[in-house]
Amino acid sequence: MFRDCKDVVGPVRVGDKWTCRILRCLRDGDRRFSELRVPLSAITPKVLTESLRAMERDGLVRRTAHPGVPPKVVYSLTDLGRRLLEFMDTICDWTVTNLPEILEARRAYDERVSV
Amino acid sequence: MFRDCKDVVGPVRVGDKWTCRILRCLRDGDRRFSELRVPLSAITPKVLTESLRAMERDGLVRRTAHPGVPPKVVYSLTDLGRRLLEFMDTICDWTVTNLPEILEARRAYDERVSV
DNA sequence: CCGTATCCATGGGGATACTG
DNA sequence: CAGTATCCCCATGGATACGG
Repeated sequence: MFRDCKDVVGPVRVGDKWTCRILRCLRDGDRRFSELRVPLSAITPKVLTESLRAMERDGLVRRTAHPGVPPKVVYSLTDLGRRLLEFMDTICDWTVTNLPEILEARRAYDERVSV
Repeated sequence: MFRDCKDVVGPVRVGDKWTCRILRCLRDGDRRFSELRVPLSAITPKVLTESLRAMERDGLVRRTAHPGVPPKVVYSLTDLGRRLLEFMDTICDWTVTNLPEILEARRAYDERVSV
């Protein structure tokens, strides 16, 4: 449904594998780099860094580095990021609403071709 | 924004490169296989076939084969496909609305890092 | 702790040729 | 015309190790 919208959306870091999940992790407040890796357990630091950088650049998240040793960096949602998060919820609602019909179509299709 | 929703969406053929564009090509009426290739000029028959099959399976498009030689097959939107198409329009609306803010964020970011 | 640097695996999708 | 059949590229992103 959505990756195609990259063309419409153009440059927005939208439609990739991690953006939505990262936004969700930040829903309830700031998170540190390592705290983000926990719920996104499969993510490697490289990929997380890339994702966060791109999202920061697009104004979806804010990066705040607290000086000192050991370093401490927290990520938080911007207003734009929060609006996107909420909009993604409506997208998921659409899916939840329509999923039964999709699954039924698929069941019917599979039965037709298997015969 | 959206590819991640594949996880939410799960099995739905949504978030891939072609679904949205194909739906748009069918907006104004039925189209034949070769007619679809014109507006989707970059698409190869293999990819178009794969996309259409998956969309048919998910109940987004309907495939109607008219017997005879040469063969004639037309694709059309199902009700579900049309609802998805309309919903994609609202997604694009969100983007259009928010794109200026994103671009501005990006401009500011690039200036910051280039300094 | 918060990343970078390297290398590598995978699969989506493109190019091309062919068939019923 | 409406696809199949092959081959192949390459970007995304995973694994691992290391650095400030």
